[in-house]
Amino acid sequence: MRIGELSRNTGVSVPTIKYYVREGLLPPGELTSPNQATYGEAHERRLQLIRALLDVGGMKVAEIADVLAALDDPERPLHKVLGAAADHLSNGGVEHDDAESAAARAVVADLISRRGWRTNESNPAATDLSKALAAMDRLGHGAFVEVLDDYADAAEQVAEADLRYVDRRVAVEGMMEAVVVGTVLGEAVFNALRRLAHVDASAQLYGTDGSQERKTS
Amino acid sequence: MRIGELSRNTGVSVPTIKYYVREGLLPPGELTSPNQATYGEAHERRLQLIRALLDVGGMKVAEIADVLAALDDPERPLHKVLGAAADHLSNGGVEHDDAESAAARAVVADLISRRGWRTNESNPAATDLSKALAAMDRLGHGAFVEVLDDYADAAEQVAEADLRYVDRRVAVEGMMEAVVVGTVLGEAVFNALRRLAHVDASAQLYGTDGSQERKTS
DNA sequence: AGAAGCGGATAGCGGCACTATCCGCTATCC
DNA sequence: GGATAGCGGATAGTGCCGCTATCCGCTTCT
Repeated sequence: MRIGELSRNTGVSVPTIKYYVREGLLPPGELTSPNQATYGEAHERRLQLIRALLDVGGMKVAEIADVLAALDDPERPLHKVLGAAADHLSNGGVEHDDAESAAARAVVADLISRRGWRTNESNPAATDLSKALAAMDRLGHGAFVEVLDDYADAAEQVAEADLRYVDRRVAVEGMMEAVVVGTVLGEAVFNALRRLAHVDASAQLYGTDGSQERKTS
Repeated sequence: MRIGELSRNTGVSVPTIKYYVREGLLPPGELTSPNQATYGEAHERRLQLIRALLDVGGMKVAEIADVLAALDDPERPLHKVLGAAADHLSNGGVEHDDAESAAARAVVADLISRRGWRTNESNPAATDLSKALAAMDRLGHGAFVEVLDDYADAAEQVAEADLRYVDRRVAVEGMMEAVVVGTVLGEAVFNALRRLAHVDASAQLYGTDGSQERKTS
């Protein structure tokens, strides 16, 4: 397959494919002459993965490059790949160091120990959680912590479902990718489901119909 | 309070505050002379809200402007504000029209009717969900639908917790904001919890410790 | 032979969230 | 009452990001 066909099959423009190759997201095609190359099914799949992580998962190109490098490295242990993927879902940014942040960190530490989670507070997810809770506290929504355990229950269920799914595909060669896809796209799936459930729950409570008027911008 | 103090109190630079005013995120200060103005606590709170939606919620400035305009409009009914906020968590983009997308839409429609959710398929969240499932299908993870109901169960629980939280603060004037904050920041909270739970669940399964080595980029 | 397509390289674009600079004015300190 | 710091308002510029446009000389198809 040549680049034009690859482009047609995936809906990704030729210059964009070239760009992905330059950025190391996609391996170059196999050269048949000094300036001709062919691409295989692996390239097609890889392109689909890139577009999914980009469009659905909202990851950045550079982050995707990291994760794919980890995926391609056969020496990389599973939990490192997971770490690479999860890290990139983190929103980065800098943490305040005010009273609310300190309180939020304490809440998170308590939550982790209370639930017996085998992780520690240096986990980027824990930092993100602290930041979110601190922001809520600053906004006068400190009481949100009262529903944290409901959230954590649901999170555990989802995590178990994820693991069950990954574990089901015993083929080891696909497992790494399944973890990445499950983590990143699973997040998008859950967020969409949550918003759907919100509409229903609020309809139940406030008696509106669930239809969404589109804004006339 | 003058703009410098507002800046110091919130950690947002003076030019950035001016920028937010220009973009309509923040109302201008009250003029005491033709070119002097003072800001109150409302401005401080509003700035915190802006930063939270921006940094933690990952929203864009223009989207925040929309949501805040909806919040400020006393005529705007609750569910419209919710719609405005939820819409902006949508990833936008264009939907393919291939076999996987059609199948995904069918799965979503089925899910909605099976769970009796009072919403319809034109809801942007439903579109997002279809897109995510279609992407998974294209990647050979069509079997992910098998855990969709586990996800939906958890999503319902979270949505109920959200509603319970919002409903608890009977004060109507804060309710709108509570909905927005709960929807947007709640998403960040849940995603972080899910990643924490992942680490624990995979530790349980694969016997690694849960510590996260930081990448040495 | 001619046209279309290719690989590779470099430069440019549009969107976004700021940031820098300048202006004339004002509040404040001494 | 004069210096100085800060102010409101406006305009232009910056850095990053994900592409996109253009050009080159070469190959493949017809």
